[in-house]
Amino acid sequence: MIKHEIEALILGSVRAAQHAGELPPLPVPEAPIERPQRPDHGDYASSLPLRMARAARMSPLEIANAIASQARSLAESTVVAQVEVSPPGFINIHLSPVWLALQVDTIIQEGASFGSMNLGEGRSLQVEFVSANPVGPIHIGNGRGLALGDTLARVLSAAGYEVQREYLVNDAGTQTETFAATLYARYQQLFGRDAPVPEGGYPGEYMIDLARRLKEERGDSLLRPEEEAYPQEVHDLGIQMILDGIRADLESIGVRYDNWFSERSLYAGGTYEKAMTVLRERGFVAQKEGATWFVSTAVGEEKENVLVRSNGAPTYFASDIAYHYDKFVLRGFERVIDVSGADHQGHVPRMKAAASALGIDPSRLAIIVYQLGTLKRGNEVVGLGKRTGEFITLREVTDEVGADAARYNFVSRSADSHMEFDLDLAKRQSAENPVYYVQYAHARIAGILIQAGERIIDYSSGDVSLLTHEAELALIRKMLRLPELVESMALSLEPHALPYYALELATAFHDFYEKCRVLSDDEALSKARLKLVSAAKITLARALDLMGMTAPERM
RNA sequence: GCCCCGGUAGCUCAGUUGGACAGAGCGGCGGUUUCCUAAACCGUAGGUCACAGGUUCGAGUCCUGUCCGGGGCGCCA
Repeated sequence: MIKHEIEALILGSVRAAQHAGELPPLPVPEAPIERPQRPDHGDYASSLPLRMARAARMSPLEIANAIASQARSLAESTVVAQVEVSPPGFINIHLSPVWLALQVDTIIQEGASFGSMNLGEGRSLQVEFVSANPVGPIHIGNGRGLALGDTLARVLSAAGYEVQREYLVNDAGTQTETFAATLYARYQQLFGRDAPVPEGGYPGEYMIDLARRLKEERGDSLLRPEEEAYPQEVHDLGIQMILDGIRADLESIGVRYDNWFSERSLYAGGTYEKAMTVLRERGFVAQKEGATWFVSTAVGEEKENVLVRSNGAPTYFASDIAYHYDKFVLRGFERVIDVSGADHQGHVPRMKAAASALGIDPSRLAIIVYQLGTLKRGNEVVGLGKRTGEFITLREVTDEVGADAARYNFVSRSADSHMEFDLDLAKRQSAENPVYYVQYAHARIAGILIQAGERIIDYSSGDVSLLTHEAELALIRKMLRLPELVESMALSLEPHALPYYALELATAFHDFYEKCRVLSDDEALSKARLKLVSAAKITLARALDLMGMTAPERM
């Protein structure tokens, strides 16, 4: 990656200057290079001189000159065109236009793998996201987690990790019991019984639909005497129906999991007992007030938390500890990323503490918490988070604005932002939407390539060194940023830069398209530009694919 | 009361581990089409970066406090 080469060049130049006695032998600060905002500041810039000035007891300009002159002699002139010093002490590096043009061939050669790298070195990594309780359809709040988790998985996979997407099915907790009780109440109502929806149950309409389906499929066979609780079958069938619905919801936004993990299996398979035993043996468990507690002060947690309730039922926390024991110890993932909504925020520190208590380095566990925000439709504003009777389902959104627009909008906000998703806006704007702007660039390119195919132009021999127009070089520069972006997203676990990048790439293409005609009488130039355009197509398609979006051939 | 997150253009949001004149999309205003898709392009207006201090060569970015909003706070998940 060119960025790393320039980084190495700057660091090498600092070292050379130190060897030559032009700079004192001080440690070099982090982050040697950055991307300047203004194009006339070059492709890369370094502010090291400014940051080293104090310790070196030299003026920033002196330092900059020392480093720059070393860089000029170290740099390959075919790659770096110019190294200049700019007050008050920046070093600006301009890449050679010829080198830039040649990268078009490289991109075409890499094809669909352009942007991939081996940062992860094939290490196993799991992304678990959404894992909504199987008590209702996927709602809009989950949609954000879906887009975030799936994009993260795609980015990390591109960065060289062996990625698995997992959905934890909470089929063992209190909530599914409440769900089953609600379902059974609705079911009984269909047979004329006066069975109220239980306290804290699920008042949504969909529960009545589920009950109807239950009646259609099983008749009255699930009815029990008035005073009795629901039969296990109601619980299991209900969850099964919900899960089928969830799978279909996920399909509507193009998310597919590699593994569906049953919480119940933690108990049936003995994992839960094993994890608790480990905690106990390591001295993190105590009995108090009739319950079993996780004593976490030893691993830096301030509060203690209940593992097993006084009624003998394990808490979600205990279950999650067993679950992570399974992930790290039994299944051996080197890294695990959990994506969850801000309503789980309080769960983060104690889960980290629990990992430590299990002897797992907590840095192997990343928990990404996204803020919930609101959804706006007309004048109605709905919270994205709360479990309420009335909510907007993911399906409503994907039906209205489409999977691509939904994903683009979800991914384009940082996880920390309290996003406002304006449904009407997303629909109304659809023609002027950035989503279509980006996809249109891809379709435009496809159109050009189709015409080239009809004219039977073979551009494989095109000479990319003919690409010297400023708009051509700007487009190439933008394409070369993709690998850097994948790398930084894989490190920061923040994929929201992707939509912005796709937009900039599309802008660079549209600008080129206006200024440079691809298919013209100049045959050599046409071939060169066909190469450029097909490289741009590769890059755009990759950017879209990383977001799980389609790259249409025509619009 | 304590903890987490946010407050940047009319709206929705970026701002690359402190760097050069604070950006984008949408919306507003004004233009561009005999020519590979006008779902495009060009121009223009719009800012006390919530507020007050502090740290330093330099702060939207780091620290302290205040205000406003969202979320959470030992036997829900």
